[in-house]
Amino acid sequence: MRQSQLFTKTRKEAPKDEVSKNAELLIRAGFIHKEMAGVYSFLPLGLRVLNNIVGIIREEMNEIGGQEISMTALQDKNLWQKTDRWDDDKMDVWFKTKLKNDSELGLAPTHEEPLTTIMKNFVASYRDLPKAVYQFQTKFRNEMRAKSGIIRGREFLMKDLYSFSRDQKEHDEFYQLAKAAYVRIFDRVGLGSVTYPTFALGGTFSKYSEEFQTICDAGEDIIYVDETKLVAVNKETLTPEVLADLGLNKKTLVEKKGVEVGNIFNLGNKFSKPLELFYVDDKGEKHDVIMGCYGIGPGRVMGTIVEVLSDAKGIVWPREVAPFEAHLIEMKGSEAVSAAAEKLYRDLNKKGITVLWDDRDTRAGEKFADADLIGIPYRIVISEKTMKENKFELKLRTEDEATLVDEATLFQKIQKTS
RNA sequence: CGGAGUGUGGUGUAACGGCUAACAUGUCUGCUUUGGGAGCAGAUGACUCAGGGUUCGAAUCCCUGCACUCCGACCA
Repeated sequence: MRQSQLFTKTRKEAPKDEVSKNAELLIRAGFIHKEMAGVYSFLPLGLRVLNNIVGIIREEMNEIGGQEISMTALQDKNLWQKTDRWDDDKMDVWFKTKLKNDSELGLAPTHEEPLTTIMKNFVASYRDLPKAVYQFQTKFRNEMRAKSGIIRGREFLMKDLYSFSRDQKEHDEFYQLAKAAYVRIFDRVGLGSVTYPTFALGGTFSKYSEEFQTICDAGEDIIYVDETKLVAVNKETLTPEVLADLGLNKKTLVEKKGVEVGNIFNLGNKFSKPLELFYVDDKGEKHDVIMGCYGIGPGRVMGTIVEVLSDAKGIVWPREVAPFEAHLIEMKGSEAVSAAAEKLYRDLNKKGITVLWDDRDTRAGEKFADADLIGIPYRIVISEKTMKENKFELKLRTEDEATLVDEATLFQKIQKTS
């Protein structure tokens, strides 16, 4: 798109009510807008990034057989009373509200109860299982304290997938599939090298749950990483027994701060039993469905990418999540420059490469500073100077030096590899 | 929820209890300039978070509320 048409602008100075790097940069670059503590709107550039992350997750969830749905935010009190999760003593993050007739409603902080209930309508026989169902949906959690910009909000998008299996063995198989999908997701969003599967408190139905923790100073969790085995243990569950159980040695573990970018829980029959989601096997016997849940917060992932990959000049987006793949900087000069910029813009678009075309009538310094702040991976400059040589200037956001290349080389370097 | 701090033009800051609340940036005009947030001139823009109190006089001191930030607790 033409940058002159973009309604957002960049800011030179960081907002005073944000300290976290992700919120500071994302606000300065015009990706997000803060409504209140822990509540952010996504502006055009920010929404493009969020949608890219969502797209990656969706592809990987579909790949393992996930079926996408969309559930409601408004929740029926009676449903949650069945699992004893309505009382504020039991679930302290509820936002509750009321109908005109005074009956209570809640804004969903998670969706095990409603989905389990939906599945009751369709699961009866062992022939109906296994199944995996997921959604991208806004969660509401009345956190005591919002912090770290978009990493810990009170209203946030979440991908939550739930698996429904006949027995533990079948569940375990799917679990491994889902875990592998998570590894691919974090690789694709550019966090793979700093993200570790991490053992954490398990809850009622398994010894451990598994988190995906990205090493990052903005992290809220303390984890202990084994850098050769590429696994970690959350501090909350670090005991001699656990270490022995996992075959880890305290001496080889390194303490780090981590952001929990994803998690996987074994739910067993925690929800299927009270909500009566069962099936009949081939011998006519009834069994509780074995469930698992698998969460990733796309907004939190976005914030974490900014925390981990940005530099002094601004954000550095990995290509797959970047709002645009190329930032075409047109140095305002003759009509010929504009015409050449427009031609390149069209040619790149034809090849399926998304381009932000800086056609604004501003000075070079401002364009470059904005380009660095916004963080699009490929920067292409076209000016009188480059045109004289019949070339384009290409610079990667991750590099300091630009190179002059001809058109064929430009397209070759910028084409999608996968 | 406990503790600490902060609320001043769109943004970032300044102002001893005392002139018409200052500066930078942004925005708008004009001129000039055109490869790393240029220069000059002019203009625009704030009931100093809200409500109360002290005082001859409050952005400034006190109280209450609200909001935001940080530390802690909490985080299926």
